[in-house]
Amino acid sequence: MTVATDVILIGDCIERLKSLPDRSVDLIFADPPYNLQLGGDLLRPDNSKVDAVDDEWDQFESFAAYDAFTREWLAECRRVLKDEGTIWVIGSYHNIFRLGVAVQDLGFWVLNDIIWRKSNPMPNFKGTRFTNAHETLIWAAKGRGQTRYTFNYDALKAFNEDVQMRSDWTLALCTGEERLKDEAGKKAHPTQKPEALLHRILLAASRPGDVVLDPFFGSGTTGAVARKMGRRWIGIERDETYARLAQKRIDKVKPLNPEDLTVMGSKRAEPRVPFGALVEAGLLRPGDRLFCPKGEREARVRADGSLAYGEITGSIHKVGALLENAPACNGWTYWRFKSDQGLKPIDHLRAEIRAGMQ
Amino acid sequence: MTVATDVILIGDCIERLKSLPDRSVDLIFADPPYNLQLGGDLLRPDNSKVDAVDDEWDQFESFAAYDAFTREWLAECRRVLKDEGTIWVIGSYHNIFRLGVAVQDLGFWVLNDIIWRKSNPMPNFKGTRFTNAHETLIWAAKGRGQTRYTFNYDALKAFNEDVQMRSDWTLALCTGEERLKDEAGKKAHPTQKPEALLHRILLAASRPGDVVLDPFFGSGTTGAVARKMGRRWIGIERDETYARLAQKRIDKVKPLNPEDLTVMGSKRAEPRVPFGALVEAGLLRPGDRLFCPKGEREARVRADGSLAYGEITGSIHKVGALLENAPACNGWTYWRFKSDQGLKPIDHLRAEIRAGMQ
DNA sequence: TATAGCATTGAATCAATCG
DNA sequence: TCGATTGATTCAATGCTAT
Repeated sequence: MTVATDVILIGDCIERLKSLPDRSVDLIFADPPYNLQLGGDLLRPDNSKVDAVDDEWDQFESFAAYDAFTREWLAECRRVLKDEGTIWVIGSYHNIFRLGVAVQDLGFWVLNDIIWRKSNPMPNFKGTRFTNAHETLIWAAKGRGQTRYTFNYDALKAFNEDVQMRSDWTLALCTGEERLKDEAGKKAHPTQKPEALLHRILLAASRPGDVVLDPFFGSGTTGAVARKMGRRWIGIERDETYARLAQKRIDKVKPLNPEDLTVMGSKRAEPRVPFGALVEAGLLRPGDRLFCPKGEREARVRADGSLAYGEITGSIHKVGALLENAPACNGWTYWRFKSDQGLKPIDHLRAEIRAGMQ
Repeated sequence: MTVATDVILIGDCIERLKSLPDRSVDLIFADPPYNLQLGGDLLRPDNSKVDAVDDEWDQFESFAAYDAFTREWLAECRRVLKDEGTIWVIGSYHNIFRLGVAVQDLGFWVLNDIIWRKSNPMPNFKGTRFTNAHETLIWAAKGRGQTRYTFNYDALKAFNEDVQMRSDWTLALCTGEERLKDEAGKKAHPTQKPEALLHRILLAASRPGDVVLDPFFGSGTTGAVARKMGRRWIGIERDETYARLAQKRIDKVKPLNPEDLTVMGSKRAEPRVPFGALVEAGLLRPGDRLFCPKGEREARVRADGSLAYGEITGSIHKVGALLENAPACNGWTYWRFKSDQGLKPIDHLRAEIRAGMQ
C-alpha cells in the first residue's frame, strides 16, 4: 500500500492516523505528551526560574484519561504499521509505565527497552531526589510472531566499535545551534529531541527509502533526520506554529550521499567510578583506614564513601584539601590504603573496578 | 507499631504480608517474578545451553493474572509501610510496566525510576536485539502528599564525590564468590541481586535501626546487606530451600561498627538556630553592621534579630530578598560580618552556636 | 492552611573580557 | 589575533518544611 510521504499532516493525531491506510509505514517513532504533574514555580539556588513544560497539550484530567488517549493512538499506529515494521515510544517515569502496558495489551511484542542516558541532565535543585538523568524508549514489533522486523545488527555493531550495541545509550541533550528557535529567537518547542537519538533509531530499525511516521511531530526532528538519512517521512502535528517551524527546518536539510549513510557517531564519555563504589564493591569496608602520602595521618572510611579525620568529614577530595590546607586535592592519588606491599594509592582500587567493567 | 524482625517468614507472599501490622516497616525492596516468556531453549554460538529462568514460580497464565497478583501484594505492601517510608521495586521490560502502573494506581507517588546499568551483561547471542544491559527500579513514596520520606541526599552526594547521585547506576552482576551456592555447589538462585545494589538502596533510603521488608526474599541479599549495615529486616519466601540457604548466608554476616555507619548529615536536620540567637548570645550586638556579598551595602542589626537597611526592615532573609529584588534569599549565606580576616558569612556564627549546643 | 524560614545546581554553550 | 577565563544561560521537574 502506498501513501503520500514527506508531508506534515496538520490536525488531531488520532483523526489523522485514521486517514492513513492499513500496513503503510515501516517505522513509527512516537514522543507523546508526558503528563507531567508539576507544582508551583521551581527556582534554582541562584533564584533564577526554571522554564518548565506547562503547555496546554501536556494536561490530562487523570491517569484514566491519559490511558484512554494512549490506547487510541497506539491502536491506530498498530493498524498502519506494516507487519514487519517496529514502533519506538519514548517517555519518562511519569508516563512510560502507562505506555508500556498499552503497548503490551494491544498485542505489540516488546523487543527491548532502551535507556537514553543524558550526559548533561538538569540537576535536582531541591536535593530531594536523584538527578533525573535518563529517559526510556520502548522498541516493539507488531506482534509476538513477528520475527522478521528490520534490525541492522551489523551496522550497529560497527557503529559501536565492534561490540554489540547495548540497551543504554549515552547522548547529550539538544542544545545550542541544534535547538530550533521561533521567529522571535526563542526556543520553539519545549521538548525537542536530539538528532543523534533519531539517527541511532533510524540506523537500527529502518532502511533507505522506508516510510517513517511520527504522530507527535513537534519540532520535526524525526523528519529532519529521516530526510538526511534518505528515508521518507510522515509527521502529524496539531499545532500550526510547530508545523510551520518544522517544515522550514526540514527544507534546509541536505540529504546525505547514500554511501555516507554508514559511518557516523562516536562513543561518549563512560560513567565515572565514584569513591563510594569501592565501598559498595567491598574493596574497602566502612571502618578501614586510609593514609596520607607520608603515612603519618589516617582517616576512616564511612559507609557512604565519605572520610572522617577527627571532626572533619567529607569526600576524599575535600578532606585531603582541608588536611593539606590546599584549595583542591585529588583524593584518588592522595589517599593510600594498606596492602601487602605497603601503602598504595586508592587509585589502584579504582583501576580494579574499571577493569571489571569492560 | 513494633514487629518481629530479623526473621524469614516462610509461606505465601500475600498471606504472610497480611500477618504484618499496618505501618510497621520503613523500607520495602521487592524483586518479584519477572514473568519472562521464553520460547524454547537458548543456545550460545558455541552450542552450549543458556541456564535460563524457567522456574515454576515465574509462570503466569496471562498479563491479567500477573497484574492481579501484582496489585495484591503491592496493596499489602502499601498497608504495612509507614507513612514516611518508601518502596523499591525492580524489574525488566517484561514486567516493569505492569509494576509501574500498579504502583501508580494504588496511590504510591513515584520519586524516580533508577537504571541499574550492568557493566557485564549477558550478550544477545542471536544478534536480533540490543544487548539487554540494564534493569529498572521504581522508587516511590507512600502517597503524593508524602514529602518527608527518608532520603540521605548528602550521604549520596559524598558517595559520588560531591556531585548529585544520578538516576543511572553502573554496577556489576553478582558473580564469583558473592554468588550463593547450594549444598551441591551449584548456583542457588537464578536471579540473585548484587550486594552493591542493596547497599546503595539502603544507604539512600534508610537509617540504622530501620526495618527493611523484602517480600520476595530469594537468596537473602536484602537481609545480608541490612544486617551488615545495622538495619533490621524481614524476609518472606515460599521456597524452603531458598530460605534455608539465605538464613545460613545471613548468619555469616558480620555487622559493621556503628560509628562507621554514620554518614554525611543534612543541614535540614540540624537544630534550627534563629538569627536572634546570635544577638542573644552576644556574637553580634544591636547596632552592628552586616554587609552584602560585595560589601557595598550595609544593614544594621537590631535588638530583636531583625535587620534595618534604611527604611527597609525585616528578617535577614526578607531584607536580602528585597535588596536583590529576588523572590527569596538565604540570609545566612548572603549577609557578612566584619572579622579580622575580612568579611565572613554570618553562617559561621551560627556554626559556633551549634558547636556549643552539643 | 497560610506564613515565614531558608536549603538547594551539573554540564554545555555562548558571549564578553583579559592577557 | 588567538587562547584562556569568567559569567550568564539553559536543559520534559510529578522539586521544602516547621510553626
